[in-house]
Parts: sequence; structure tokens; C-alpha cells
Amino acid sequence: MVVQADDAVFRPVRAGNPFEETVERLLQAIKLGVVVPGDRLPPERELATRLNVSRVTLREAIHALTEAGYVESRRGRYGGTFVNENLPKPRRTPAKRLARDLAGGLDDALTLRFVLETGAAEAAASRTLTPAERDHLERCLAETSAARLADYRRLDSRLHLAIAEVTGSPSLTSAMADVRMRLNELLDAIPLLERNIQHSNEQHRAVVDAILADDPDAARRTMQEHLAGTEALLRAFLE
Amino acid sequence: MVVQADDAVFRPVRAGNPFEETVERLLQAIKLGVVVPGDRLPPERELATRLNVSRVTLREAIHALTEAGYVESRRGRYGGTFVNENLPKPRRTPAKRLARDLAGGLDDALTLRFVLETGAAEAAASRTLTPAERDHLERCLAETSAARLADYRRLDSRLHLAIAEVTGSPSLTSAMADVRMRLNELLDAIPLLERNIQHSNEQHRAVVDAILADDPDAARRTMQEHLAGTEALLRAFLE
DNA sequence: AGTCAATGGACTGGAAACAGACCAATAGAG
DNA sequence: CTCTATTGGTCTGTTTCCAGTCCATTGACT
Repeated sequence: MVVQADDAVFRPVRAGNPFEETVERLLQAIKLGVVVPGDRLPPERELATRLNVSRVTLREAIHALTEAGYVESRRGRYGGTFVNENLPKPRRTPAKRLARDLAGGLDDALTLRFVLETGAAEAAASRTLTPAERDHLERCLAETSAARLADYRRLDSRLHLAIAEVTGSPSLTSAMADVRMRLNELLDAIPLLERNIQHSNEQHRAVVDAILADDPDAARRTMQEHLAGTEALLRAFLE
Repeated sequence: MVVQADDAVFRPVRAGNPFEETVERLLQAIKLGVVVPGDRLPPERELATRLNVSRVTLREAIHALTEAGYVESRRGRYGGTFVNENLPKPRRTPAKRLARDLAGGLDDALTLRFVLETGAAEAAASRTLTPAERDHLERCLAETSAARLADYRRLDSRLHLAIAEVTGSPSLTSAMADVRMRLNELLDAIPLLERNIQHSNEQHRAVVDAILADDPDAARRTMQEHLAGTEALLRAFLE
């Protein structure tokens, strides 16, 4: 009885070599707004330890990102590796090509995202947040609302990630970060409209309010509506 | 503005070396009931490709599992690597020790599990399943109900995994497999009682019924109740 | 002006993982 | 009974990755 479910468990142990994985992870930090332009990355020695990668490998990854224009390094005390003020613009890959590449992966990613994000909103609202956490949420919300169009995707991701953070479950946060990276690639192929942003901001407000009000049902419902919007937008553009 | 959220994105790129990861993955297949005693694993060449690991590394992993008594290999055509009929009993590690090891990881795992499993149940009920999928669910349910005590954990995991499968999202299935492995280690420290199993089987029936009836709300709700039971049990034993 | 701690940069030897080719056994097909 | 396709078992050279060490630079503090 060897079922077809073994696809999930006999999947690749690792997506690429440590070098590629490291590059991807650093890009994740930048593209999801975990580190913003001007921020300093942790020192190489510390970062290498945290990523469980040798310093050599980490340095190669940083070098690649430097060449790609994402970061810059300065030596000496109080030096470090800094995120560039002007990030490279994501190449607008033709949507149809992307859709073909991701193939059935689109439904996969959308399903997982739905489960994780609605679940995170509900879980966040089910806890009583510390003042620091409440403040953090509000701050991320404000920054997203104030974001210029070019920065919107990054700060939007940052806000959603913040919601995952206040669930207190690091694994949940990681999972959301991963699935969001997969979807952002697609979203970058779609033009961002001013009125979409306004609508999005209103929904963000509603979700955060529900979380701060400790109302799990409302949090889940508002998040669900929010996601439905993006999903419809995505599907419309990819067909 | 380097926030504390970087924990999630600067987490280890890989948990261990390819060898360890491969062992872990094969154990996952066995302990979650994806392959049952008597089953043959895919041929080494194919499995190595799917796991994205060299054949040497895969063979070392298989060798380790052979020594541990999980599998046995036979050469020649129609040979292969087979799951043993009598699997090693999981060592009953003292619960308190485990709880200390997992530390805050318990809440982490429980939160993620809750989100994934309730979400999976809902997502599964939101689709119209193919006859094959419906049959698969029923079969897993029946096998779990009929399971002897020693096999229960494996077949229970298998059923929950089957629910994830019928969402059509491989990533969701993988995520559930991972978090379940983390929790099973804890569950193994808890004695399994006959009446707990009966109750569990009734709940399984309710969840599967809701999914087959295309009733997302009921699916989520019944799954939620089911999980609450195990969670309470776990927490009671670990404190 | 001098000091010094923290940080990036560079080098070396060793271990792990890989790719690929080849060998050995086995059981069904003819 | 023989053949042969399939599968596990073995070996070799190469590449990647790692751990550890030392060097070079910088800027705040004294």
C-alpha cells in the first residue's frame, strides 16, 4: 500500500545548496520588510551561527546580494552590512510565464496562505497581547498606511508577518514568511493600483482592530475578506 | 529598526546535515504511517532523486535505519528496501524531560498544529472530492478505527495526513507532517488509554463526515473539538 | 593623538556530499 | 535452464562546505 501521499514526505530534503538557501533567506528578510533600507544586518559571525551556515558560505551569499545591489558592507568597528536605500526593482516577469512556471503551485500556495493567515489572525486575537505587542502591531499598520507605492508590497508583508509574530508561534511566522515569498513573486507581476491600496488599508485596520479587541471570530472573518480580494485580483490577472 | 521578528527569518537554513535530514525524513514516512510494515520504499536511485540527495547519503541513512531495526533491504530484481513488520518501540522518555527540552516549543507546536489542522479540515470540506479521494478518506478512517493499540498513533497520524492530502495542497500536507512529528515525540511519552481511543474514533468519524458532506464550518468545528482533547491530555501530563 | 574593540576580509586543511561508473545478486520471463 | 532487467552494493575523483585562524580597517573613547 504505497499511496500517493508520499509526495509530501519524500519531497526534497533541501531546495538547493546552502549557498543558494542562504541567499534566498537574506532576500526574504529584505523583501518581506524584516530589515528595511538603512538597517544593519547582524554581524557575519552571529548571522552565520543563527543560519547554521559557515561564515564562508554566508559571505558568498552576501557578496552575491552586494553585486545584485541589495546591500553594502563597511569594515571596521560600527561597520557591518547595510540594506541599500535604493533597492533593485523587481523585474516584471510576464504574468503568463510565471503562471505557467508555478503551474498547480498557485492553488497550493493560495490554499496554504489562506489557512495560515486566517489561522494566525484568529490565534493572535485569542491571546491577550502585551502592550509592546499591541504597539508593534499599531506601528506596522501605520507604516503600511503611510507607505509610498514602491514600498507598499514590502510593508504590507511586514504587517502580515507582525500578525503572525503576535501569535507567539515562531514556526507559524516562518511558515507564513515562506508562503508569502512564493506569492510575492506572482504579485510583483501585477500592477498595483492606488484604489486597491486604499481598500487594503481599510481592511488592515479592521483586522488589527479585531485582534486588539480580542475578537477571534471577527479577526478570522475580516482577514478572510482581505485575502479574498488579493486572490481574486491574482486569479483575474493570471487567466 | 531591527525588530525581534528576524528570529523567524534568520532561523537555521537547515536543521542538520543532509544525512541527518534524510534519516529524519524516512522516519517520518514510517512513523506517520505513510509506509506501513511490509511496504517497499522506492528504489534508491529514485528516492535519492526525489529527496534531492546523493545516493551515497541516502544509503547511509537507510543503513542507519536498518541498524535501528526499522527496515531491511533485499538485492536483486523485485528486491528493495522494506519496512519491518515489527517496528522498534518508541522509548518512553520521561515526560518532564521532554517538556523541558521542548520548552516554549510546546506552545509553538500546538499553535501551529491547531491552525494547520483546523484549516485543513475546512479547506478539505470546501472542495468537492473525487470518488477516489472520498474512498481514500473512508479507508484511512476505517483502518484507524480497527487499529490495535500499538499501531494507533501511526494510523491516527495517517488519517490526519489524509485530510491534508485531500485539500490538494502538498505544502499544507508537508507542513502538517512536520508539526505532527514534533508532537508525536511528546505524545509517545503519554500512555494511551482504550477509552481515549474510542472517543477519538467518534470524533474522527464526525470530522470525515463533515468533509464528505462539504460542510466547512462543521469540519472546522469538529476538528477543533478533537484537537482540544489531545491538547488537554498533553498539557495535563506535562505539568 | 593614541588605543582598542568590533567588524569585514582572506587563507588553509579537513570533512562531507556528490556524480557517475561499475559490480553482484535475484527472480521472473521465455 | 538460460537470459535479462532491476535492484542493492561498492569504488573513485571532484566539489562544496566547514571550522578555525589570522589580517585589515574603522571610528568612538580616552
